[in-house]
Parts: sequence; structure tokens; C-alpha cells
Amino acid sequence: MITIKKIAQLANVSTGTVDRVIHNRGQVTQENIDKVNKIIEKYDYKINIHASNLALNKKFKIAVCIPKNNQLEYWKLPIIGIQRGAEEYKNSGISIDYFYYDYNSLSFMKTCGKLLKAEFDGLIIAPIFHNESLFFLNEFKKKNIPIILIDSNIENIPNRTYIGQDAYQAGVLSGKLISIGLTNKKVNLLIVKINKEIDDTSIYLQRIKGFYSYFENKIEYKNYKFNEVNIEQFSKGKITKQMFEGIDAIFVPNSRAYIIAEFVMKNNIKGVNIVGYDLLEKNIEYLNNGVINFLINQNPEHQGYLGVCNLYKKLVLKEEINIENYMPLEIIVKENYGIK
Amino acid sequence: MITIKKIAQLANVSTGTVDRVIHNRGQVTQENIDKVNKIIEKYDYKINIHASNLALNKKFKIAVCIPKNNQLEYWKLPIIGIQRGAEEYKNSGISIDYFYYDYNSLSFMKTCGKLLKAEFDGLIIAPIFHNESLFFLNEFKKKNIPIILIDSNIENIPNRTYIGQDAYQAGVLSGKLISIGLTNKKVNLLIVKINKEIDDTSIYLQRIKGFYSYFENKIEYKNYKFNEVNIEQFSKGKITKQMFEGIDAIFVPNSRAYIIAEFVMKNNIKGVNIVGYDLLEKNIEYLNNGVINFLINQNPEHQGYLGVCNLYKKLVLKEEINIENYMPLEIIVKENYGIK
DNA sequence: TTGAAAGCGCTAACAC
DNA sequence: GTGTTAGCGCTTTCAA
Repeated sequence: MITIKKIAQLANVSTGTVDRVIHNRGQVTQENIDKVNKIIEKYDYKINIHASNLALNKKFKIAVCIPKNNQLEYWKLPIIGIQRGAEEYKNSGISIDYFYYDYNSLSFMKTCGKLLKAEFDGLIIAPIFHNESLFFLNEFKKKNIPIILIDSNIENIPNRTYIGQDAYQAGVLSGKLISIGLTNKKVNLLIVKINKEIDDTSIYLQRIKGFYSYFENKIEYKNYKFNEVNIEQFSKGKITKQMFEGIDAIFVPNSRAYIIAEFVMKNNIKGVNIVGYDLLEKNIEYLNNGVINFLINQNPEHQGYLGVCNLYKKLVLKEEINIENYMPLEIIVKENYGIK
Repeated sequence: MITIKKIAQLANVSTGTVDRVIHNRGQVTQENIDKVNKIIEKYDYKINIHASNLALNKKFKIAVCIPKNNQLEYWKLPIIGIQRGAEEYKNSGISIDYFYYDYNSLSFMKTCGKLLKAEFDGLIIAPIFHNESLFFLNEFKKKNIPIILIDSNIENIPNRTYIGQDAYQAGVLSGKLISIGLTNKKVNLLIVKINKEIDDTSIYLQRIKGFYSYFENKIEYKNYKFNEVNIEQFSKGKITKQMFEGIDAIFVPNSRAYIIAEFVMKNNIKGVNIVGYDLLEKNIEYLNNGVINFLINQNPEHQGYLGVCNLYKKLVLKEEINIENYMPLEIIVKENYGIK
């Protein structure tokens, strides 16, 4: 392994000059630039990361901006992953600051405002609210730091990294899963949209789009009928038994399938397939007792962990990172849940 | 962040003494040991990995011992993952030496013999052959280096790391998958064992065990009948049409489901569910045209990648690594194949 | 049993 | 434009 010192000797220049060439700091004649680059190439010089980081003696601060997790079970999971990553890389100069927001756009914007004033070297953010995110991400860009989006994707942000599900494809898959085992001549599907105040997050809409697309232009599904109902999350009373009359299968495009499963179980409704998302405790409960057939997991814990790993790679190892990291679409049934 | 120098000042000793305490090198009075440890604790001293590695100036060699991949499509995949890891950590002093073996126990032992004489700091090995592996792993242990098993597990080796599938549970899952959509009163299942010369690898046997266990003691499956056939891999002629008479579903406990799928398709046999393992090209082909219903993926690429990551963590970052890393049991259907 | 000091390879400030 | 050099924090050798 050749070092800067050796390169300097071979090129008849000083280590300072070699360093300037390597980092494009300018102030070197073209002649010397060429000389040094030739040697670098010839001997396949690779920077010694340890020496570099020691000399830089820089600590890296990562800001994490995601929903508060004390109310939302789902959002505990990315945190767990992030903490695992933090633990792993703490001796390499990585530290983490958390910026939580409540699950509404106002709080999101406030937190982003704080973030604008803060100092950090990398950002992991769950950009739940599309337009607001678009605005702030463009602001953050000016800080010229690596930005990692988890959970929700925002395109059109140059040079950002996305870690999460391909929401559209996740919808397609749910279409497949829901149609497994449906052998009736006529099939009635129910899509249940269980919303918070605003839940037009792009993930949600794309899943529904993907779901429908699965059935498009396939003759074997020409007798499928699709019904949609909207339910407010906190008014379970609005769920009625008649919604389920004649229904063969139910698709819940967010993590709240357990609300439907609960109703189905209590009212002893038989023979409906339920497909939903995310491994919340209650979802798992109904998966285990057979009310929910399939859950699609987007591995939020791993998303968080990968977020930290990617920033470690970028900041410490100085490597390029992928622009897009889609999580595998994990199909979860009772028998493969919890295998680590 | 406190440094060794500061600790030395605070304890009124030299940096050498602090270093001796930190690394338990002995040659220090109990009094000084206590003094230094107290300060370390008080200020939560963490070693600076970069400085440490720079001073050690050590390069780490990883030996990789897996089947040759020019004939075996499957074994290309761990290599891809390993190469990805190698690329990622090459500037941190990690390099990789490959030791390939042919898929038979003699070649495996020969290669292990070479390995015994070689010098390296960490080992990634696919211990396909159980007894042979048991012997050699115990020999490798004497080198006192971290050992990572991928693909196949060997228990009873103290302090080794396993990265791979929980084969038993993978069998259980295939039981579940095969019974999806089977609504007949009487069900005939066929287990097709397609063997190489010796294919009593533990993975294979455990999958079959897990498969049967899924149906045990469940009344809803009391009308299931199980049939087994053995086929030599290279004598496809032995597959006969009558094997499939009255059969509702077929379980192939290794990666060769495509052989059955091919026969089923050519002979226009309808209405059998096929469940198999691994995303070989041919398996995917039959998954895509609907002959194979489910494939269970054990993510061999990721196994390789994780192997390198784990050794990086252990050797470079000096962190403890998990003893067991089970891959999630990925259920693959057409709609979620290839999402990265 | 201890301390002093050189050196790992790179960075960056400073002097020329 | 270029060279010199101190210093990042740790390891290890050597002398005491």
C-alpha cells in the first residue's frame, strides 16, 4: 500500500502538493497534477481512512427528524434501528440528535424550522407531509449535507437518498395476496380507508393505486367488484356489520388493519381474507389467531439502521451512497413472523 | 471526549500505563489499575478507533471458503455480496482471499486443508458437509480468529457466528404456503426430493422436518396425505406423469423446484401448487409464468455481505458480533420479486 | 513496574 | 505554487 509520502518522493514534490492534488484544492501546476495523478493511478493509491479521520479529528452529528414515538407504536421501530446504528458507530465519531414532531403538519414545520437553525453533518428525516417536506428539503439542501429520507419518498430533490418501501409495488403485492385462495365466481373486495385527520400521505395513495393496478387488464379478475369505505380512526362505531355482507376479502392500505380484524372477530364474521401493513402488536395478534391473513412489512427498524449506516459510509468512509434503497416487500404470515 | 493523554494526566501516570490498563496487558500495580479505571468510568472514555487502527497499522485478511460458482448459480450470489462488502471496506484495511471447493466432500476437505496452512484474520465459510466441517472448524478454532458460517449452520462450535436461514422454520413456512388455497376435502401432497450424489445436508433435512411439523396435530389437516419421491438430479427421465395423479400440491425442499415445474408445464398438468426455495433464474421463470406459486428466499447475497460487515465490525471496530443472524424468511411471489 | 518518545498516514496552517 | 511541520490519539519499544 503506497502512501502520500511515497507518492511525494516518486513525484519529486512535497506531501502538501500531493494532498492538494488528491483533494483538488488547487494551487498546483498542471504539470505536477498530472505527475501525481499518474503515480496515484499506477500504484492504485487508496486513502487510509483511519489516518484521514484522525487528522481531520472531526465528530459527525446526525440529526434525526421523525414523528414522536410515545403515541405511535410504528415510530418506535426506526428509532430502535437508529439507536443500534448509533451504538455501532459511536467510537467512530458519530453522534445523533433527535428532533421529534407530532403527527401533524404544523408540528412538522415547526420542527423543520428548528432544524434549519441547528448544526449537523447529516440528516435522517421522515418526510410525511409532502408539500411541507418539499419546501424544507430544498432549504436543507443549502446546508450541503447528505440527506436521507426514510419511510416516505420525495422525488425531485436532487442527490438525496431514499430508504423505504416501493409503495406502489407494495400495493400491487397486496392485490396478489388478497386474491390468493379466492375461488368464487364472483368476488367482492372491500378497501377500507381508516384515516387520521389528514392521511393523504403519498405512501397511502400509492398503495391503493398499486392495488387496483394488480387487477387491471386480467381476465381472471373481470368478475371482481371493488367497494370502498372511509372510516375515521377514532369512531369505530361507524363500522357496521352490513359493510361486510357478501365481502370476500378486505384490503386495509395502512397499518390499521387490526381495527377491522377486531370488528370481524367480535361479530363472528367468517370467511374474509384480510391483508394489511406493518407489524404492530395488534396486527400481529390478529395474524396469529388467523383473522388477518397477510401483513406486508416494510421493516422500519432496518430503515432506521440503514439510515445511520449510510451516513457512516458517506461521512466517515467518504463513500458514495445509493440514491434509492428499496426495502424488500416482506410477506408476513404467522409462520415467518419474528425470525431474526 | 477524553483521551488517553488526559487520563494519564489525571491519574498522574504515563500514557503507557493507561494503555496497559485499557488492554489488560498487566505490569501495572493494582493501585494504578484502579485509579485509571475510575477515571475511565467517570469520563466515559471511548477508544478512538481511527487512532487505534492507524497505530496498529494492521491489514486484515479475510478468507472465504465456499463452493465454486462457475457451475452453481446459487453460489454466485454470496460472492456478489462479499465483493460488495470488500469494496466498501477496502480502504479500512480489509482484503479478501477466496478458497473455492467443488461441491463434494473430498474437495471440501482439501480446501480446508489448504486453509489450515494459510494465514488470515477472519474466516467466512459455507460448511456444507456436516461432519467434515465439524472436524475442520475445530481446527480453525485454534487459530483464535473470528469464524462466520454462512448458509449452513453447525452448532456446537463455540463462539462462531452463523448467518443464514432458520432451516426448520423455513420448512414450517413452506407447509403454510403449500396449504394456502387448498380447499379440497382430501388433499394429496407430494414431496419431491431431487438429489445430488449426497444431499443429506442438514438444511435439506431440517426443511423437511419443519414441513411435516406444520401439519402435525392440526385437525384441519387430518385429511392430508403425504407422498414422497426421490429423483436423481440428472435423470429427469425418472419423473413420470403418474407421480402427479391426484396430487394437489408439491413441495421441493431444495432449489430445484424448476425441474418439477418444467415437467408439469410440458405435460400440461393443471391445478398443482408448487412451493420451492431460492431465486434461481429458472425458478423465477416458472414463478413468473405461474407454475411455481411460492419461493422462499434466504437472501444469499445479503448473507455474504453481512459476513464481511460482521468481520469489519469485529476486526476493525473491535465490537462484539452476534452469534446468530437469521435471515428473514422471504416469501417471494411474482409481485415482490426483484424489489431492491 | 513505569515513563518517554517515535511513528502510524494524513491534514492544514504557515512560511517562503 | 510549493515545502515544512505540528499534531490528530493510540501503540509499542526501549531504557530506566
